[in-house]
Amino acid sequence: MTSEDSRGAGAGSGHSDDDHEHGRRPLRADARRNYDLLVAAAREVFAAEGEGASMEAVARKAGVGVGTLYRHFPKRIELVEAVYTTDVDELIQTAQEAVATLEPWPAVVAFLEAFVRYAQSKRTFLNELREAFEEHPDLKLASRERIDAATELVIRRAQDAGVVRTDVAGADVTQLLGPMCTSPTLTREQAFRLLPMILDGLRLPVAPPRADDPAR
Amino acid sequence: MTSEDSRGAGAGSGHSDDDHEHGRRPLRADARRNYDLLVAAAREVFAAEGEGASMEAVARKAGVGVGTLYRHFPKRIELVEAVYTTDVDELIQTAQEAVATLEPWPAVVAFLEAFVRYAQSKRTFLNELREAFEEHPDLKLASRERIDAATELVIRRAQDAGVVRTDVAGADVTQLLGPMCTSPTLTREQAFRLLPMILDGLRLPVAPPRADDPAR
DNA sequence: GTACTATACGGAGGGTCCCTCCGCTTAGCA
DNA sequence: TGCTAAGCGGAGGGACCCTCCGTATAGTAC
Repeated sequence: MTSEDSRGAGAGSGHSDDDHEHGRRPLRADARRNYDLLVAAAREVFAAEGEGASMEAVARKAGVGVGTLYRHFPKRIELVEAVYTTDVDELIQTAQEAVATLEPWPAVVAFLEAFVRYAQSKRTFLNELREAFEEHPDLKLASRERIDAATELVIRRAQDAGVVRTDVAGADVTQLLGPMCTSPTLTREQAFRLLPMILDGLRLPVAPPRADDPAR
Repeated sequence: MTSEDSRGAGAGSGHSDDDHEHGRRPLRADARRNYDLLVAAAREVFAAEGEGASMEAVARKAGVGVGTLYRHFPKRIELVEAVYTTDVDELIQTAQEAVATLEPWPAVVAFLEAFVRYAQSKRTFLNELREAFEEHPDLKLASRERIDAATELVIRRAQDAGVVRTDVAGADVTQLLGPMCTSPTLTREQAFRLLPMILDGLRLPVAPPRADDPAR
């Protein structure tokens, strides 16, 4: 299995290289360089041309051949994920901060608002994710799971505090908000008209038990 | 082919042919026949191959050349619309029946449930619509407008009756439900877990004005 | 410094799909 | 029976995706 790995204190300097290798031997220097060039190029090209930007365009921008691009990222979606990991990081951090600094319900509000803002500015990304799932319905994607986990964190806490209904999960909420925000015809105003409605649907009134409550 | 069939009293009978011509002269008989063949073929091919079915495949199935296909339907989305008009008809009829036979709020519930069921069985269709809007953001599509109108009919009535919040419109609701249902990762259960939540968010409690209501 | 080899590079090329263009066919009419 | 506008069809150009394999080189051993 070639995992002798041997020497090299090596390439490690400063680069969080474990996002690319799951324990296999370190990349050769030129490969490492091209990897970074490709991610940077992809970021620019996706931002500039959006959606349909071709793999050729990314390779050209990076100054490498398509072969090299495909060796590093056999599926288009892998390139996309590499481009957006840091953005996902930010979103997750938002969730953690909300949980750390706000009461359960305000944390939900703050996080979902952040999510909608995020989703709207990263439409390209979410769209690519959607297309990837369209092709491989049972795909497992790290970014997807990380986003779900962040939402779950916020929602679950609010459920435990009794302020959010318990018949939906965090993943359900992203499943609602994500596609909504990705719709090409959704306007910014529409999104922020719908969000309060969704929040209202999500919230469990801190209901003073009514006298006629059948459950009591 | 060989289905010469001769002219006979012929093709015209019972065909709502004005969906294809906006006042221009009637189609020649062969063109009319091919139009129908194409729609039928497209329906089958879309059902069988889903999403990505190629235009070539449709033409082949219909037994005509691609040139003929493109003359009748210059944009792919036009073919798609032609295939699904009758389905949209049914959805609209559902709305009308709901309005005619149910109280305002139950009508909303019934219609949105029907919508979700519809959207899930017609994922291909809604997806094609989405892609079309993706390319031509300011596209005007009859089916889209008809669906929005049907929703508006139901929602508006419930708003007038004071049982639905007035800060969202019918189009907002379809903008929420449509994309949600089209998501490749949404499960049937998830959809029906989310719907009650959305309904709750939509509904305006027949609230007895509270004493501490700041708006009063 | 030199030699060796696993690793990586790059782009030609095969496959698929979209859509257009234009010479040929035919329906409908007089 | 002939004429002509309307319609047909498929070859072919363009865009993209992805693979394959001959060539180049980083890293190592000596």
